[in-house]
Amino acid sequence: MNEIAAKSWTRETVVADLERAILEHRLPPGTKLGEDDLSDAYGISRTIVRAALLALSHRHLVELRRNRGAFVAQPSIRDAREVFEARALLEPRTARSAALRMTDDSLDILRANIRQEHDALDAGENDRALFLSGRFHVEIARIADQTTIESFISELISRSSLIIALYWRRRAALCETQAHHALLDAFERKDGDAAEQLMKSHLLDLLASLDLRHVSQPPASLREALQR
Amino acid sequence: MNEIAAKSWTRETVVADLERAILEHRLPPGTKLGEDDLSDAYGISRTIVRAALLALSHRHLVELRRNRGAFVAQPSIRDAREVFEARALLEPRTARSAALRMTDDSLDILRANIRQEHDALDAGENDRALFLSGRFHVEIARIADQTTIESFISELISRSSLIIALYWRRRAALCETQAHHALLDAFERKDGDAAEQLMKSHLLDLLASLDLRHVSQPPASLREALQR
DNA sequence: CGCAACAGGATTGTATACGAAACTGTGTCG
DNA sequence: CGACACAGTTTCGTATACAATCCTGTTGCG
Repeated sequence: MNEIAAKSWTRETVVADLERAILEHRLPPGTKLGEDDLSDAYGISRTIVRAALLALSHRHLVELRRNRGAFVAQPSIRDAREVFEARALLEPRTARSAALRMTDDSLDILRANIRQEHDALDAGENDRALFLSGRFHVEIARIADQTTIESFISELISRSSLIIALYWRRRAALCETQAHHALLDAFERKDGDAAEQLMKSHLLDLLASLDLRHVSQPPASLREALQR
Repeated sequence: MNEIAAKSWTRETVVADLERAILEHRLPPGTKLGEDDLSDAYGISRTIVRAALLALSHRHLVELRRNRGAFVAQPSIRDAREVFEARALLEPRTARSAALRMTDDSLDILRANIRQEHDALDAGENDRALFLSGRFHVEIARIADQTTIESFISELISRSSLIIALYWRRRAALCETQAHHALLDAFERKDGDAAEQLMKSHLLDLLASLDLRHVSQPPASLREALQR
């Protein structure tokens, strides 16, 4: 297999590259991430690949099974609920903080993000739009200037991307950018109360758009499904 | 150097052992964790040690510096504030959930934990008491049956232990067990409101007992201090 | 024909070897 | 006497080799 680029890969860059591929659903949940495959693909040794996979497993993006290998995580319905419960605890208050600390530069960043979301949707690149939608949430945490909470939210957003890949019901994603626009309005007014409320309902909307009723989750492959 | 035990160490057990040593302040903030030292101490190769250190760095218990080595993390004053802000967002609501789901078995676990805290304090083992005090908080998250939030809280508690090691002001730790007793009362009554409120003020008390005014944090060693 | 045992291949887990970077101490020059 | 440069030592970063485990296909027996 050809190498991906002539770039000199480090653990961090490999993690970032893999994470992006997972978030954009180029590596759907359940995909096996063989160490040899990855080391060949990146043109590096298994040592770095293993470190990268270990790092991703700590963020619950990759599931490590002893002597079996690494797989893109397949969050259970329970995981999905828990992730959104955690987001409900963290994000609304963080959005409030962000609103109070909002600057013109920060607003520009958020506006640009929303614009990119629109462009991606117009181009039919839904997965890329989803990725950018996640970036929007992480950016808010960054603006709130809370590194610790930001890292938690970042992990939760990433896991949400997997959850959406598995349980997304509606196909129309318009509600998404609509909510982001409303949040932007609140941020422009530096209205903390509104931002907190909007984020709260935005998350509830998201959760409501998932289909978490079924006992069986769509397996990425028959093999994996039967291994469970 | 002699090996610690004849045990066959895995990455997980090494992580757990190191984490406990850090939480009980046998490895104070700033301590250098040389890979060769650790591999000799545990009687394993550096491969596993490196994986363990990487895992601990993801929990912010260990700081990895490229080509310099691993050190027990020294949270900054800003880190300290952020950790307690995150705890304030997560723990009160989690205590409420725990109160509503409380069972007799869970109560027994919490009571036993408090008893151990007392025993440790009576025996003058303050660091062990601190470790157990942290366990109390994690146990509450476990009872709330929220694995995702539990893992966040677990990380925050561990970091709090480092923060307390660096910034603890009072020497009397009585307020600690007092607050835990009050929480237990609320849990026994399955009083979610009270549990949430008590946890909230408990965290504020904790934060207030820290000395976060100074610009300079006590360096664990002169060398490390000057390296910054 | 079906099931179980076994052997071969593939993949991961661990250890070790080598190269690179940084720290420490010494020596020389200004 | 002090500062800078350089070399030795230590420690980390990466690659590779070997061992252990698991998957898979085949074969033999009931």
